[in-house]
Amino acid sequence: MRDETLNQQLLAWYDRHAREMPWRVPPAERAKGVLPDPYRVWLSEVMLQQTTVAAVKSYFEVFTRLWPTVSDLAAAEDADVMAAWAGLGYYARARNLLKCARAVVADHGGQFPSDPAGLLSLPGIGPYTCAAISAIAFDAPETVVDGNVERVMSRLHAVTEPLPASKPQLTALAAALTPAQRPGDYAQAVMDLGATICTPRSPACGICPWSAPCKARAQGIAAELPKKTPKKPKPTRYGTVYLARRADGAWLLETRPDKGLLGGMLGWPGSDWAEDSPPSAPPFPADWRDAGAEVRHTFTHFHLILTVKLAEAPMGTNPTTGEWQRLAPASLPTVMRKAYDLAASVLPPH
DNA sequence: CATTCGTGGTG
DNA sequence: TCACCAAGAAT
Repeated sequence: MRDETLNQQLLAWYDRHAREMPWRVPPAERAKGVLPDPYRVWLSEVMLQQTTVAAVKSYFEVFTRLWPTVSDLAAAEDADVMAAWAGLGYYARARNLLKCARAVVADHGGQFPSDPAGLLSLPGIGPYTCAAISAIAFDAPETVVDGNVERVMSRLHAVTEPLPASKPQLTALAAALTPAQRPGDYAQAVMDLGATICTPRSPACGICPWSAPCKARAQGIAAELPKKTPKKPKPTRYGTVYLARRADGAWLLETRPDKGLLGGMLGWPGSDWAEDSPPSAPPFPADWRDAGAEVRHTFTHFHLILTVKLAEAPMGTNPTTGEWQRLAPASLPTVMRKAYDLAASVLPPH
């Protein structure tokens, strides 16, 4: 079957089954020449990196309400943006989001560049996000290659070589299918197909618009693709956090360094996290007591078990690290919020 | 090319 | 319970 027939079949399917999203312009509107605001496309695409649509929606609403334009975002305080991102994960995205917004204002007059090279040079914009903005916001014939596209292409063409080694081949196959007309709709169509029909575990081949030409389906191996190289097992690390509440209700918090895990986010003072429970000293002398339970949390590449120590501090207490501040628990990354929830359930109400 | 970097849903 | 997975980028 010709590539032109394949992508037209997918576009016809998308015209009837496109998912509605807050950042998306539906195909009927795009047919009239309406394109989405590049700022909203960029913001949604960065949020969607390795993150589900369901998780992103509420964050997108908050961000666009607080910062309706890229200039608004560029002028925001770092701490406010990091707090708004809290809970979404991969916090380097939020740091790069601010860097990118400020670069767009400083170097591009507050308008996102429309050329791929210009987009690719911006912080936090890699090959996928560059192609997505180009195709969706500017209707340029760029090819998006995300996890959905890798899965769809590996099945359509029965590519059995495991990822990531097969990525160049899958990219070439995807590029060959990208149409000159409606590339933005097409990019979103492939991803919708992967998200709703050509799913990882049990693909709905019976209702797939590409069922007939799909080689993996013909061979009965669709659900087994794409093959992936096995992952390393996750070690378990241990650590201790110190949660102190002052008499006025303030908590002792520190802003973590920009580099590394949870970079730039609020956190509790404590030990490093290592496989052999590292020793640590509390941030001030007090009657530290155990919270009575541990916090368990799993990151991308290790499990964490945290010991939680609690203290109530009088006014005037001088810690060796961190600073006393009023706390909005929602501004904490999830692992830190788990420790807070435990403390709040143990300490007497303030 | 391999590693680092979060979180919540799911089977 | 737990590994897998989601619209990846930076190093």
